[in-house]
Formats: sequence, C-alpha cells, structure tokens
Amino acid sequence: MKHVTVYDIAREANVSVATVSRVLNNTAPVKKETRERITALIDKHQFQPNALARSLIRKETGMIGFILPDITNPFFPEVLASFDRETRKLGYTCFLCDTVSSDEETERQYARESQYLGILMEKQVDGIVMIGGRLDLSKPDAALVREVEEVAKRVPVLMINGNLPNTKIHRVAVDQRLGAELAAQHLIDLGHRDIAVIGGFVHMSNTQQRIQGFRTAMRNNGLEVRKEWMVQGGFSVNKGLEFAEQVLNLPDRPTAIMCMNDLVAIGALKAADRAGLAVPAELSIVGYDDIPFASFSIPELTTVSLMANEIGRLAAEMLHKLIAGKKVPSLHSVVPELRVRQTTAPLQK
Amino acid sequence: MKHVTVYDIAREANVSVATVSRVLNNTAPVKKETRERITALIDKHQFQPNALARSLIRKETGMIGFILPDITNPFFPEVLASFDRETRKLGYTCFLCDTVSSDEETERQYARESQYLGILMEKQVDGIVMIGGRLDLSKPDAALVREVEEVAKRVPVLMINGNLPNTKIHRVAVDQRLGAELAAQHLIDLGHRDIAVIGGFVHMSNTQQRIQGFRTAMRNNGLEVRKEWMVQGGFSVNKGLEFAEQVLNLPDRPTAIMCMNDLVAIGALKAADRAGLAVPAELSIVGYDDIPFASFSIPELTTVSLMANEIGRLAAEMLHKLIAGKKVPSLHSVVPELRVRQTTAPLQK
DNA sequence: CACTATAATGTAATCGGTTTCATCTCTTAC
DNA sequence: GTAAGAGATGAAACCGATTACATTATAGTG
Repeated sequence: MKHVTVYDIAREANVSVATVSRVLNNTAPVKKETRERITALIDKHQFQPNALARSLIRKETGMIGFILPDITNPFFPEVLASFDRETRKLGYTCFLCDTVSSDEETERQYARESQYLGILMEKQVDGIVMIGGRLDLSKPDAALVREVEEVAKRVPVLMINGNLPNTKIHRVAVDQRLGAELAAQHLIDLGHRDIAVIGGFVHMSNTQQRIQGFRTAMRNNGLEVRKEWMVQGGFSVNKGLEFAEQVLNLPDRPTAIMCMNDLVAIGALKAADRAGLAVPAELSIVGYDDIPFASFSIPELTTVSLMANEIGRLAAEMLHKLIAGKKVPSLHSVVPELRVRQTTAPLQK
Repeated sequence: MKHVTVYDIAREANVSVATVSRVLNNTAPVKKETRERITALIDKHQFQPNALARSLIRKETGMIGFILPDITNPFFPEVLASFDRETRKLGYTCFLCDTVSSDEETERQYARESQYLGILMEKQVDGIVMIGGRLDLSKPDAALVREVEEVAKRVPVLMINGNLPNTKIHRVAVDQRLGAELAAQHLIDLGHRDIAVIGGFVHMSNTQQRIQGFRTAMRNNGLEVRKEWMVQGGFSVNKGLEFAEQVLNLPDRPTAIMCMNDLVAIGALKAADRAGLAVPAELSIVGYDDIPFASFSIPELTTVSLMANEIGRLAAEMLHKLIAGKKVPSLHSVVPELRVRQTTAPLQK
C-alpha cells in the first residue's frame, strides 16, 4: 500500500529514473518500446508523480491563492468562479482564503489576511489575488499595504477593487464612482429630484466613491443633496429595511432611494411593502452590485452591475501575464453597467 | 532577491541547518543565545520555510481539497465557509475545486471531477471532501464511484449528501426524505390537501428522495398525489416560474406548492404575483434549501433548511478524525429543520 | 572525582521528483 | 572511412526542508 515513486517504476522497467521522468514530461525522445513499457507500468500502478517534489525543483506549483473577505457574500463566488474558470484552463488550482467568519470579531480580520499571505508564501503559490476586506477601506490599513507590497516583490499579486492610491500593486477595479453616477443619472432622467442614499459604510472606499458619484450626478443636474436623506451604517437587508423606514417616515420623503448595495435595496423593498408604497409606481429603488438574486426579486431590481464575471476574467488574464513576467498596466479599470429592471419608473406627479 | 533558505540562515548564524530547523519547529532544546541569534536572522530576512520541502518529508501538506459542482449556487459557499472555518483552526487550507462552469456542457463534468481527484492526489492533499454533482444522481456514475473508492484507499475522502448505497465511503448527509415530509406535513397541518410539487430533476437523488418524503406524508394523511401537479425538470427561478404557471393554469389548481428548491420557490412567487394570487392568503408556497435569500424575499419564504452550517461543521469534524486515523461511523445523518416564515398560511375555504 | 543523564549541536540521509552532463549507439554526409 | 549530429539512456546533483544518529559539552549524583 506504499506510495509508488518514479524509482519503483524505473526499477521495474529496467531503466533509470531520468527516463521515466522523460516519458512523464515528454522532455526528450525515448525509444518507442521503452516508452510503452513505462506507460504500461504507470497505468498498472496508477502512478501519479508527487507534485510537491516536482514543484520543489521546478519552482512553480500551479497554485494560486485567492484571498477574499467572505465567500458567503454572493459577489465573491461570482468573481471567484469566473477567475477560476479562466485560470484552470492553464492548469492552476485556487486556494480559497476566506478572511472573515461571521461569528468572529472584525479585529482579527487583519491578522487573517496577513496570516494567509504567510501561508500562501510558504506554500509557494505562483500568484495571489486579493479582494475586499481591509484594503477596501477609505483609509486602507497601512501595515497591511506595506506587507502586501513586500509580498508582491516575491510573487505576483493582483488586487481587485481595492483602494490603494500610492502603490505599485497591480489592480483591476470597477469605477464605482461612475457606476453610482449612472444610477443617479438614471433616476434623474426619470424625473426624480428627491433622492435618498442609504446603506454602506462611510469608512469604506466603495461607499465613499459611490456617494461621490451620486453627488457628481446631482451637481451636474443642479440638484441639492439633502443630508437627512443620506443614511449610512450597514450593508445588510435588515439595515436597509431600517434605513429605508427612517427616510420614508420623514415628513418630507424622497421619491427614489439609491441603495449602496442590493441587500440594502431588498431591505428597502421590504420597507416600501410595509409602508404600503408601490414600487416603482410610488417609489423608485435602485441597488448596487447586481447579485444573482437582483433579477429574481419582485419586482426585479434595477441595479448597477459590479461586472463580477468581467472582473474575474480580467484578473485571471492580468495575473497570468504577471506570472509569465510580461508587462501589464498597473490599473485596469472596468466600466460598470446599469441594469434597468422593474424597480425604477418615471416620477408620478 | 533569491529566496533565502535554512542553509542561508544556518551559515549566517554559524550553526547547522538542523539547529535552524529545531528553532523553527521547537522540536529539541536549543541554547537560548543561539535561538535568539537565529530568530533574529529569520526576522531580518523574513525567512519563511518552504512548505513544499517540509511536506515532502513530513508527508502531510495541510491542504484539503473541496470538490463542489458550482460555487455560484449559494448553498455551497455556505457549507464551504463553515467547513473552512473549522478546518482552518487546525491549520488546513482548502483547494477550491469547482467542477462546472455555467458556460460548459454537462458532459465534461465527470471528467472535471475525475480530473480534480487526480490533481488533488498529485498535490498530496491530506483529505478530500466531495459534494453534489455526479454523485448526487439517483444513478450515480459507476466509474466515478469506483474511482472515488480507489482514491479513498490512499487519502481520507468524505462525501457530503451523495447517493452511494453500496459503498464504504464516509458520508455526512441530511435526511432529504424527512425534510420533504416535514414540509408536506406542515402544509397538510394548515389544511391543504391540494398540493403541487414542482422543480427538481427526477434523475437526481435529492429530488427523488424529496418526492418520496412528500408521498410518505400524503399517504400518512390519506391524501392523493395528483400527477398533473407533479412537474419536474429544473432548479432555476425561471423554471420555477414556468412550472408554477403551468400548475396554476390548470382548471383544477392546487392551493399549495411545494418547491424542490428555493430558486424554484422564488419563481413560484413570481408566478403567483403574475397570476394575481396573494401569497400566502390564496396560495401557500414552501421552498427547500433555506438559501440566505430565503429570509429576504417578500414575503419571506417558508423552507426546509439544508443545515449548511451543521453539515460543514460535521464534515470538518469527521474528516479530521479520518485524517487522524480515528474510527468514524460511515454515515452521519443530519436532521433537517423546517423554517416556517411567511409564505404558508392556513387554507382559506 | 568518576559516571551518567541531559542539553546542545553537527553530519548526513531522506523525501520524490527534475535536470545537467556524460556516454554510447546509430545515421547521414562528405 | 571518418566526422558530425541526433537519438537514447544513465549517473549524480539538486530543490529545501526534516530527522535519525552521532558527538561533544554540561550538569547532577553518589
């Protein structure tokens, strides 16, 4: 029951290990007869070369580390899937590095990201992708950034969507500002002037950027941003429900709500339902992210796509180039798309 | 910029590599002074031992392969996350092995599972978890089963939820039959007698088992199963919509619909909406799976939990025991729970 | 003080492959 | 007939750790 090795094969085939290795990798001509003898033995013993030993000398492992904050958030599987699909064509396998677990305090998150970087380095991965988490804050963790830069010197690192202004780390990112601007402009085009913005965390860069985009659109149209209609502090359905109820209970209520993500938008849908407001007839709602569920809700959610597939695909493409030692631009920007569905409608006078 | 090794550290510290290894692993006493000299150098060079080399000789890699059919299906991230959470406490890292991509034909799926088994063996993972896919069919792929059994001889393998009657492979699985029975009984208790069952694939074991559970409940209550109300053939929202419309358009329409998963149930909700039927007042709907979104829909979906967290946790526990060489029961059955929410109500006469 | 147990360290084998270099045989060309 | 080039193979070094075994220094004991 012992594991069979090249030596076992070599001995039984009456050749040297070098020859076995040659048929394994097609790296040099081997006499047809010898090759057949060897492959027969390989089949017979179901021999599989030990990837550890191979990687040790080849200095490439075919492994890529994918660090993400929470696999349970439907956005991440989406980009991971598309990344993995591309990446596996070239023979890579991904390590999943999930940095938060819902049941743990956030303060351990940094340690987790840092810890994973260490593990991935030890395991000699060929490349690392990082998305979200501590690097997505409006003030990204300086120590972590420094660490990532240090890691990037030794192995190709690709950031997705992070907020890293003064750094040489390669990135692919959607233009969040533009996405929010598109959403806001859409509402404005429908005649809305009283627009609330709910959800998100002001200390997170994505929220900040989206709010900036919103403000830009408002300014471009000469509209005023009312601060009692800006309610931030969470990304969940329940928070969305809470925030939406808050703005809908104001004496002066908005006619449209722009949500910082789809979960919040779903919460807002709930709030509208509870308040007896018809969507989109009496209240327009737009989400952000275009999670798979966005097109399943009733009514179907108008939202801004995070371009998960495109991001994953591009990330794979860039990382492979980096691994191959090719030059790549340090930032690849992806243009978001507005998905107009059923939760937005022209303002009714 | 060359990678530093134990030899570099040893040379610079004027000791042998053995001593360096000792401080690295705390495997034998080292003079305090020497230890400090070495750790200082380790810090200085940010030395990290090469896990490949270590694993090669230790014969353990701290890597676990997790084979699943589609990370985009929200159930899988859920169990993966809880599995990973447990497993990482013990120093393991998971390979993600996603066997299908939406854009590829199903016939390549078996090759993918088989291919991943090969890759994982080569990479010398300490254990493998398999969930769904080709092993979840009512007639599981015999060749694959044989292959899995072969693999299981060399490395601990744990199945989640598969359908493997005559095999010694260790499994943790929810009792699907019981879950469906709970759901059906719930509807019956509410006074429903005319119950449709939509969604699923009859060639998949989970669908088969759930339908069995449904029949059991009906039989126990002396109710009749009407075959025009049994519509199978898909697991998606759109299919659910289609199937629900089909049964709702029958001259003799059911008062409750039991769906083979939550996506189908969401489709059914849509169908009810289009047909102008109030849920749950005029139509009760129950789903299956309890995906995260189930509690976000409006109204919130009554459904059967797949116990993703519990499954993941248990799988981790069992696999660790297997890796440690301990005896474990070959099947650990998990009892499903009915989550009663807002889409079911007493039958209105 | 001699003797033994333990601490501290070094030497070299080992894990299982790949790869360089050397050797030998066999064509093919001139 | 011999030199050159390609084909086929083997011996041994190597990747970077761990560890069995050997050796020396130190401490403790009677």
